[in-house]
Amino acid sequence: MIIQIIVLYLFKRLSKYIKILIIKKKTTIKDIANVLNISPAAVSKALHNDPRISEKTKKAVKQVAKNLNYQPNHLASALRSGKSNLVGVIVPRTNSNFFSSVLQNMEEVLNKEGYNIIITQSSESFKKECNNIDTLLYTQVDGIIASMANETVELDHFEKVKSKGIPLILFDRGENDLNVDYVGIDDYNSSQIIVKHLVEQECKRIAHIGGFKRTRIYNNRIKGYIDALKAYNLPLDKELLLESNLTIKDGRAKMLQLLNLEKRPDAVYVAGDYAALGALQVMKENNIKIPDEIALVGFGNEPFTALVTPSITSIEQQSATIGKEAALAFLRHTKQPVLEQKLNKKILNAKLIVRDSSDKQKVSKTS
Amino acid sequence: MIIQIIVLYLFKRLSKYIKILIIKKKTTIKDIANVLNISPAAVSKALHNDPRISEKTKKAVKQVAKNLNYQPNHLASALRSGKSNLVGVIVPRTNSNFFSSVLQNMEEVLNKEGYNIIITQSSESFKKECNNIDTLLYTQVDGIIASMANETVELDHFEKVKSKGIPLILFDRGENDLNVDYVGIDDYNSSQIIVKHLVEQECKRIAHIGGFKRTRIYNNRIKGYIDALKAYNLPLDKELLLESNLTIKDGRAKMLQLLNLEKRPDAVYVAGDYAALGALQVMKENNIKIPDEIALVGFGNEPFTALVTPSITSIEQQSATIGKEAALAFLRHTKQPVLEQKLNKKILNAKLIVRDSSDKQKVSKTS
DNA sequence: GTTAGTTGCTTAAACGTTTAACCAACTTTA
DNA sequence: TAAAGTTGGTTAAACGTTTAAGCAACTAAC
Repeated sequence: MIIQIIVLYLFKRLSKYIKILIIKKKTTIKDIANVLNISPAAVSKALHNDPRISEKTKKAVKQVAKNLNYQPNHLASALRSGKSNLVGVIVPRTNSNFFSSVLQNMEEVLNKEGYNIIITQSSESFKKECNNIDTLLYTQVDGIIASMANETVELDHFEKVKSKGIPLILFDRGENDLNVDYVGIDDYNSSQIIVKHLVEQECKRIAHIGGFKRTRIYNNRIKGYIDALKAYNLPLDKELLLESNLTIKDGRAKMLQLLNLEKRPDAVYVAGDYAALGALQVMKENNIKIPDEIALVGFGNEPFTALVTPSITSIEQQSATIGKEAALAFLRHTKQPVLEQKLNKKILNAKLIVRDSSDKQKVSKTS
Repeated sequence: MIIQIIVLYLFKRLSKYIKILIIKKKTTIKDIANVLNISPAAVSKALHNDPRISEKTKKAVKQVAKNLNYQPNHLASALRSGKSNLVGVIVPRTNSNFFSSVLQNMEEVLNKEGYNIIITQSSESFKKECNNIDTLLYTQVDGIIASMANETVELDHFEKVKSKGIPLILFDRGENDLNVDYVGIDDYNSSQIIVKHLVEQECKRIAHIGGFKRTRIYNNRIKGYIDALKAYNLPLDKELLLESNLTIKDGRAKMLQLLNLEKRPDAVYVAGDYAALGALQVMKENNIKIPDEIALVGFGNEPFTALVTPSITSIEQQSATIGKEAALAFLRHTKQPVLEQKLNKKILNAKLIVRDSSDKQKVSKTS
């Protein structure tokens, strides 16, 4: 028993040294310096191609670094220099084609400039979004690029980022009250394009299953819808404008609600593809002819919109451009002195991808 | 001109101080110490609830920290303590429901233990995977949890992680040669379940559109398919076993190939849902009755499998469990001394979700 | 009334870099 | 030939923590 305790104790005391024996101790700048008999500072400079170091020394340093399998310690350099070369990104979720594509393009641009990205997901939860921000600040990121959770209304956590002087860029889901850079598509105009398209398909009663009014993008889509109706002299029927959380399930519920109306719509514009899919299912279950009886348009151009039958007309959100532009917006901040910074809101034009669910000509032609 | 230069120079020299004036300087442990007239060390201990600090001091420290809006500097603490509390995750892509769900569950478990995760995507590219590893090592993560890119055959970059003594856990896409912890489903057995199901549906010529043979999971699925055929005394027809990259496009191509055979199969088991969807499209375009003429089974249980018509039978991969178990595997490494570590391969049972594309009873009943 | 133990701190070094300031030795320039 | 400039480094401090070791003051034990 006592022996056991002693052994355990010894093990604990010695484990540090045991580890060192087993695991190759990480090589530092100092090790390289020792090998070459120069100062660590010279090594640091050599690795950063400082002009005050001779080519000969630089070559030697780099060779030794390679031989010793040297890996710079990011923590140390970031601590000292005050730059972590890390950009934090907050997305509501990753399992959407839109965000996934935004992330990929963002990463590409930032990697080229030596930045790496840390992705966190808020899962559409306000609380998680706050946590994410804390995590990122704690990790000392050089900037934060975010798309707000649906739940988010209060903005204190974003203000906190701003007040620390850390560049903040919003994309897709932004907020006008927050005075920061923003990249997104023109939601208002997208609605107008959709309504125009539906009018051209000779639809007269166009319904809109919209998102939450308090979220800017959905609000803009609603406004665009209303104004477009006016522009085409179509009456705005209150029972044709519904608010939804835009899940498949709620899309089904809201579509059922529309089908139960005395005067059914002859077109439905849904502010999200998943909800549009739900609506599509309900219409098929009720043997509604799409698009002749009711035309359907979604939003987001998720891949499945092209895959279901009938394929769903939808709005392409320019994910690639948004990702790149958001990254560039961040880079601008790093390159300009703080004082000269001016705000930059970039609004891109969306593109309507017309598919079977709203293309009466094509359907009548092919069938 | 000269004045301009002078002004610019002055601005450059002074910008540091200007910044300090504009941006609230970050409060450090030292600031708190100054306020309370105690040492920084005492503050650090108070914040970590060290028993050698009085409750009174602790309370005071925490109050001041709050007032000054203190945010601990992760870089400094990680550098000093040698622990970054960061776990790096590498996924082939994020826009799949499987990986997205794995990530979410992984994050949940790790957050509870004070770890945060950094997500990187390899986009199925070997080169990017290597870069990702470098980035993560550079960021000094405490561990790496990865799912290998399809392209990956060489394993040096993973060996590098191991040799640094950093815990490495693989999930879903693993490799037997690499002696590390692994979590995944039983691919071999999944194939057997699928073949059994198809045999029960009275299929006699079961084709398999498989993934790349060199990737372990796909190889296991192929083996399971072959062995299951034997078990049911079905002949193995070489022209019914195809190798694919499992994209929608290739799914279409391979299905066409199968349809052009003299003796068509009466069932197709596709090793990935996207390719299965491609196959489904081709079958519908050729007016094949599903499942009566040809039954279809996919793999992965992507959400769209339930949404298309007919809905596609598929294998549920237990993403939630895989995410949690991978996280737990990492945590075990951190809690046990290096020497006691034993390898841990966790193979989970998959579940077949039977849907219309292979359920002959149901279809004949309902139609 | 000495010894031992506990409480509640302080001191100082360390983690691995970066960087401002300095310096010796050599080269130009006038 | 003295002053000025260039080259190729070195020295030492700093970034914000953590932590081992130390120490004063008080308490308990014999």
